[in-house]
Amino acid sequence: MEYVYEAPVLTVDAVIFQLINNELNVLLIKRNLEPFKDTYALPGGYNPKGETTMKAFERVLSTKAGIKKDNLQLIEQLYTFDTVARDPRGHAVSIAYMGLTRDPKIKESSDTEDPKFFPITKLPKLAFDHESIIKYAHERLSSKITYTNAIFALLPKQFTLTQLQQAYEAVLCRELDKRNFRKRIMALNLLKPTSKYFTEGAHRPALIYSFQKQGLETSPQLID
Amino acid sequence: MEYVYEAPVLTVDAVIFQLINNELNVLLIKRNLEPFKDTYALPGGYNPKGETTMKAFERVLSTKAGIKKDNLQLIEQLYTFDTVARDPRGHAVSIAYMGLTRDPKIKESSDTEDPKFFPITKLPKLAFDHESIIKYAHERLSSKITYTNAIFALLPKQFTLTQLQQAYEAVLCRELDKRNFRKRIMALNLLKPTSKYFTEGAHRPALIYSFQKQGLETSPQLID
DNA sequence: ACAAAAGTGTTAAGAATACACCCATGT
DNA sequence: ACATGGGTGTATTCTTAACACTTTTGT
Repeated sequence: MEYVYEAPVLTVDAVIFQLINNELNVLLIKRNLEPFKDTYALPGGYNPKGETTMKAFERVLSTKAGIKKDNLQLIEQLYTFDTVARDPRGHAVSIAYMGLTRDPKIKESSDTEDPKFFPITKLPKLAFDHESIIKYAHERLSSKITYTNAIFALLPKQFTLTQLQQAYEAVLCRELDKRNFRKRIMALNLLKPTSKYFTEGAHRPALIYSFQKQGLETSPQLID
Repeated sequence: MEYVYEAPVLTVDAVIFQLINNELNVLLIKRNLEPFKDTYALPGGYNPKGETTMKAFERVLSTKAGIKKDNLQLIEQLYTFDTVARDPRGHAVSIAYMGLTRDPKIKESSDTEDPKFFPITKLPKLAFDHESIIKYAHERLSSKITYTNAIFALLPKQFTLTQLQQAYEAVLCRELDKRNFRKRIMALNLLKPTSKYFTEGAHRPALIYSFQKQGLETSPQLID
């Protein structure tokens, strides 16, 4: 085994989700380099020696999209893809991470590449296999919110039950029964009611809740 | 971004499971190099440029443990770990794969490092973070067999319902009710009965079954 | 005849689903 | 007073879990 070892190119790709107008959106940039120049793609970049994959993810996200890691409430590694013909230098390996945010400040900088959020139902044509990576991330997220409180990462710290339900519906892409949803979510004891109400429009104000804990918790079968 | 790019060392680690005497076993080798010389570890090795991670996994498994990929009925990528202080050359990234086998021929060769199967309940002290990687793999496998037919990869092509149940029990590390198990498994239509019986010992012979399909299938909630 | 594993149904409890009206507010 | 979304309970169906005896064979 002790020949001269040369490692493949290592990259990271970022799938950043956010809720906008009760729709799940994903962050894309427009590539300014070949291949796939001017095509939309997930933010991604090289992972050099000495930098952990997580740090590379954070750096790439910051430089390419102007989003800092403090704006991500949850980060999860998804999968590692062998990418052929991605990099002009040949075979490359790419680690995909998913990040959830509730309201990122996209800071323009010299190095950003026109970062924008797109509803997952209306994606433009994408570079590489990024469409399938997004699909994979979406499935992971859908399943994750059914057995954890991961949805907290997409919501403000305080929210009404209707907002919570809409967040679930946006991720799962289907409607949920209001009474059954509330019954279940309350039975899990993940939420705590505040004493505040959210008044908006000509109707009864909604009680505001927050999560008991901010971190990720696993609970027995939230939604099925 | 166009500084001189140098990639981290990339390695693959293999978690190979097999059933022996109704116990789930995992393949380990004894390391013949520092660090952790003479300590048991998962088979692993370098992934050079130009080789896909899957190919590297197959090659490493073959050279370090003498197991060929044809002996693996199912392969699944698990997770990618940043490994600090693993490689004398510094920061390394390691991709863990899981492989399931029903009866591997471990072929001794000059390069193998004393490969042996150990029951997961009786593991020796392990190098690096390999104990947690095995735990992760075990959890993935446990969950996988509850919503797919992945268990086929650990069983011979033909088997009795008792053998099937024992395989589930070995992976899940808990006992299952015979009548409920059979009811459920039969309801899924994954199995087809042969017309043969397995006679062994002084008792009623058991009908032999096989899976309808050899490949991986997802089915709605097999076991809970 | 006996020992040993194969095979087989029913009942009770719990979970999921479907569903409709009153409440509090702004205009 | 009316329009709007907030908030609540029950009945039914389906799923899961618990449980014991008969069958077939070898010795």
